[in-house]
Amino acid sequence: MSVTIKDIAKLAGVSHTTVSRALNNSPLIKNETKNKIKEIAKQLNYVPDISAKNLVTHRTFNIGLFFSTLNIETTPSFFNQTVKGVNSIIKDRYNLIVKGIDEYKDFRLITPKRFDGIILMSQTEKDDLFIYNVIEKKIPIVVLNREIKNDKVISILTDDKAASKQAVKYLIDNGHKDIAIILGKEGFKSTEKRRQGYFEALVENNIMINKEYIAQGNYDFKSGYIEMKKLLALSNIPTAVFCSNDDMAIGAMNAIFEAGLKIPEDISVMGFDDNGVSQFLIPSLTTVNRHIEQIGMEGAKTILEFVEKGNGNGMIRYMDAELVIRKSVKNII
Amino acid sequence: MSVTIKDIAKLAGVSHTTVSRALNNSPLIKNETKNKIKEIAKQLNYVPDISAKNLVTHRTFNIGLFFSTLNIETTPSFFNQTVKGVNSIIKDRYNLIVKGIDEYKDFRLITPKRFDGIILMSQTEKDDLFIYNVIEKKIPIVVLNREIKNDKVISILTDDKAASKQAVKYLIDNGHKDIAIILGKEGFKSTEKRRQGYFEALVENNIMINKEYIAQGNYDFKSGYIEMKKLLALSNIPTAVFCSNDDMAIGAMNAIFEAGLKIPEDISVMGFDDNGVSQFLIPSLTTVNRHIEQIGMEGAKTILEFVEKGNGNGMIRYMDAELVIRKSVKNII
DNA sequence: CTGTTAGCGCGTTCAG
DNA sequence: CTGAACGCGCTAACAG
Repeated sequence: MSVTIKDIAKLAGVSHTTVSRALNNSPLIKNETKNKIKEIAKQLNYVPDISAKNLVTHRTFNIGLFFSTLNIETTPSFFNQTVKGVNSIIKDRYNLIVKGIDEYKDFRLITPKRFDGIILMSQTEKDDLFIYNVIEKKIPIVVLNREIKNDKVISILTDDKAASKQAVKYLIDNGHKDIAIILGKEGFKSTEKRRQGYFEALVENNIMINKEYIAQGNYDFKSGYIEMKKLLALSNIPTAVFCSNDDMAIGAMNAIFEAGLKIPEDISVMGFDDNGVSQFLIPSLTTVNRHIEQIGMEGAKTILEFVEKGNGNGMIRYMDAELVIRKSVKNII
Repeated sequence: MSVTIKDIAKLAGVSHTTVSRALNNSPLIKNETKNKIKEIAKQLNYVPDISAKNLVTHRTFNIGLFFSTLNIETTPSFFNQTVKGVNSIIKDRYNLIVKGIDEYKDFRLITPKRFDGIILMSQTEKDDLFIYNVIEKKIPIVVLNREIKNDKVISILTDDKAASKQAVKYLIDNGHKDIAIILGKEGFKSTEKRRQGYFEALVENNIMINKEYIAQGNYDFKSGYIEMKKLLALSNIPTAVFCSNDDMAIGAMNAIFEAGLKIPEDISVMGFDDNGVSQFLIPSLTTVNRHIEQIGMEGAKTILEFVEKGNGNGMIRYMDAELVIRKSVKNII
C-alpha cells in the first residue's frame, strides 16, 4: 500500500493530525516540526490520497473543459489551441477533463462533487441549457467565445467587430473599394459582429455599400465556394473578398481558381480565424488570428482564481485579435 | 447538501448497506426492494459521491489520455481525432483527462489512485521513461502509435510498412517509375517502416532503386520544401514524389510551384497521414489516412476492458490504413 | 435476503 | 503548539 499520513506520523513521532497540518502549511505548527515532517514525506515519496482528501474538503481537483461538440464542427486547430492554452496554465495542479457536451445524455453527472470548475468553449446557443445547469449547481464557470450575460458567469471572447473592421480596413488601405463579404451562419452572433465590422470600415472610409457584394454563407467550406461563384458571376466583380472565416475563404479560393483567375493578382482574399491550414495554402491566406490559445490561457487563469479565491462576479472580457498579413491580398494602389 | 444513500435508506425503511447493494445491483437483494430503492434514488436525483466511492473501491473513473506533448509537434488534426475517438467510447462513464507528458515535472502524481488506466499516444522514444513508470505503478496502459514490446502493455498502431507500400504501389500503377521519397525524421521507427514499404513496392515491381531519389527529411514542412528543391535540381527529375507525411508533402508542393511546375501535370505528389489540411490544398493531396480516430476508439475499448476485466496481456495490434485518392497524382500511362 | 459494524485516508472540531 | 476523537459517503466483512 502507498504511504499515508499515519506512516509519516509514526516516523516523526507525532499524531497524524500534526502531519496533516504540517503538510497543509497550517500556521499552527512550529516551523521545526513542519520541516521535519515535510522532509520525511518527501523521502517516503508521499502522495496524498486525492479521494480521501476530496471526501472531506469537497474539492476534486478536476477542471472540466467542455466543447459544444467534439465533432466536425469544431475545427481541429481551434480545439487543439484551446486545450493547449488551458493545460499550459493548469499544468499538473488539476486534472483537465475534456468533453463534448453532446457526450452527456443528461447533466446529472455534472456536479460540484465532480468538477471544481468548468470552462466552456461555447459555439452555439444550445449550450445555454448546459450553462444554466452549471450555474444552478453552483459550479464556477467561465465561458469562452460567447457572450453570456449573467452575474455568475465570466465570458472571454474576441472583439469580433473590431477585428473584422481592422481586416476590412486593411483591404481598403491596399486600395480596394469593391469589397465583397461572405457572411457566416445566419443568426450567429459572430456573423452579425463581423458584418458590423465590415460595414463600419466601409462607412468610415466613405465607401458605398453594395448589396450585391453581400453574400450569405454558413461558415463551411462549401458555402464559401458557392457564394464565391455567385460573386464571380456578377457583372462587376469585386477586387477583394472578406470571408467571415478561413474555411469559407478556402472554398472561395477554390472557386476563384476554377474560374481561371489568380489570387491575389486578379482578386484578393481575406480570411478570419487563422485556422492552421491557411498558412499552408498557396498563396498563403491573409487572415485574422483570434489567439485562441491565449483565450484558453485566460480562461484557465480566471477559473482557477474563481475556484481558489471565489472571485466570481460575472463579466465580459474582450481579447484583441491580430491581423496576419500573408500573400492573398494585393496592393492595387 | 446532496442526497446520500442514508437519505434513501430512511425513506425506504432499510439500512444504508441495502441501498448501496441495491444500487450496485448486488444479487443479494430481492428484486422488489431493489426496484423500490432505485425508484426512490431516481426521484431524489441521487448521484453517488465519487470521492467516497473511490476511497473504498480504489477506483477513480479517470482515464488519462497522454500525448508526448501538446506543442507544435502534435498536429491539430491528429490530436483532435485521437481525443474524439477515445471520448466517443469513454463517453460519460469515465472522465477523460487530457495531458501532455511534458506538463509533468515528475511522475509522482501519476498513481493508481488518480488514474484507473492510461492511454498514451506516443510520438517519441522519450516516452519510454513515462511508460515504465506507469508499468511500475501497475496502472493499466495502452500505447497508441508506437510498438512497445513489454508483456504489460498493449500497443495499437498502423502498419506503416504495408500502408506506404500500398501508396507507392498506387504511383507505380499509375505508370510512374521515377519515384522519389522524402524520408521522415532519422531514427524514428515510422521513418524506417515507411522507407521499407517504398523499397518493397519498387522491388516487387522490378524498379531499380535510385539513390538520388532518396531524400532525408525530418517530417516538418520546411524539410519537405528543402528536399524537394534538391530533387528538382537533379538532371533527371522524378515524375512522382512520395512524402513520408503530409506536412512535408505541402512543403514539397510549395517548392514545385515555385519552380514553375504544375501538380500533377509535371510531377505527382503523394502524402501520408491525411492531416486534415490535405483535402483543402489545390490540388487536393492524394495520401494515406491512418484512421487515427479509430485507433483512439480501439485504444479506449482496450483500456476499458483492461481496467474492468483485467485482460492485460501485452500485445501489438496493427490497424489498416487507407489510400485516399485525390488530385495530386496523375496517370501517365 | 438484510442489517450491524468497521474502516478507507484525510481534515477538523475541541480540549489541553 | 499538539493530540484525541469524530465524520465525510461509501463498500465490505460478518452476523443473523
